[in-house]
Amino acid sequence: MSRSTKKDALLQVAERLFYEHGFRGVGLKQIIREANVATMTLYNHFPSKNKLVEEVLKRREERYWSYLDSYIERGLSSPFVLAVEAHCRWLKEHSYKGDMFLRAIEDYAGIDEEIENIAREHKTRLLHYFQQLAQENRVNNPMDLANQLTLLLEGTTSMTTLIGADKAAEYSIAMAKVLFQHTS
Amino acid sequence: MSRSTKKDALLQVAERLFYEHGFRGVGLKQIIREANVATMTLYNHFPSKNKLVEEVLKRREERYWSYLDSYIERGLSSPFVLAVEAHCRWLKEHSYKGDMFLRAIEDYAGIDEEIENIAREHKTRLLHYFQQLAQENRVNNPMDLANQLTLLLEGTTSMTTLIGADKAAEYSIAMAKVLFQHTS
DNA sequence: TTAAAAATAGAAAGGTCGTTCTATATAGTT
DNA sequence: AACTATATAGAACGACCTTTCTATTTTTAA
Repeated sequence: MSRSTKKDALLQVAERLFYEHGFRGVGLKQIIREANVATMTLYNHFPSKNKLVEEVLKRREERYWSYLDSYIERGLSSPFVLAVEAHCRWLKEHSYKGDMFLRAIEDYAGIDEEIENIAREHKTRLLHYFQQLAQENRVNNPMDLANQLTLLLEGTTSMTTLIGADKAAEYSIAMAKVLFQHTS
Repeated sequence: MSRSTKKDALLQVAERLFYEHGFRGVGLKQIIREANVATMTLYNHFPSKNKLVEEVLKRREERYWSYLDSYIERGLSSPFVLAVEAHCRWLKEHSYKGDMFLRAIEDYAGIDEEIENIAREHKTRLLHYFQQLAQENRVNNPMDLANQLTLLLEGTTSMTTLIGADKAAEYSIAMAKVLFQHTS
């Protein structure tokens, strides 16, 4: 098994476990065991647990955006509603239990600045995405709509933990339509 | 210093620290030190750390509802908007950094059933509150509105972590009004 | 005032954590 | 075939965790 597959296995297992049980809830021992890797192989690729967390977050962000992009470019309805739908599908498939980035902010604020920044950047990117979309569509107050849609997505993520992805998506999309209808 | 004040000090300090750094991020040693209490005093009142977590959650829930009730009964505008405003004020004053109950669900799901249940009950109570409010006000689909408002509040809580309580409240209340206007 | 109850400091047990170290084995390249 | 880079298992480290124990002091109430 080549170097890169070992590293990939570590990142994949770490992401799953961190998401499932939280960053502090998972020890390196468990990651190592489930990735079928030796301790020093992990430390060969990542200088510390926190650096592993960083790379997990970066990878997850990439996957999130490529997921969103590929969903949106194939869609027919309003780009706002599409983005909300795409996010809901992401939740259903990969994020049924809260948001990893928000979790990272809460866990590492005041502890590891680098991790906190990576997580916060993911959120500002979401805000910028909606803002740009609003500008392109000549919405009156792009910043307002962007913030409201981001708030909507954050709420959907939390609701998924409480009532499941399907119902959360239903309410979320209904709200997005009302909101969009009201501003356009 | 009487028995009950020691217990209160422990609960108060524990709530602050758990909220600030997460349940796993705070050790009993720190709680004991900041509450000016001996180790055995803590174990005299709480049989374990998890039981302490339980009581902290119960106390926080009581405070949340009495805060909401006292805010709402003095209000003049629509009870839905009032509830959202009250929640926003609670966020600004006591919950600027994510939601403790959601956090408890994520941290203790599959680990401590009792804690998970207490946290989940808090959320279903919120849903029932809105549902009853919707029924009293003869809304067409009470369950739908209740879920949408709960989603809105959850989103506001997350947004508070990202952009601060004031701006989050602004967007949240604007959305609540649109939503309410649309259903009534 | 005296007896019971509660709180005290601090050590100790038993565990897990992240990280480092050692010494051996495996793979890939020339 | 030999050399270099990587991966291996597993021990060891010091720090921290929750929980228990001990022995002493303080508070409460009859």
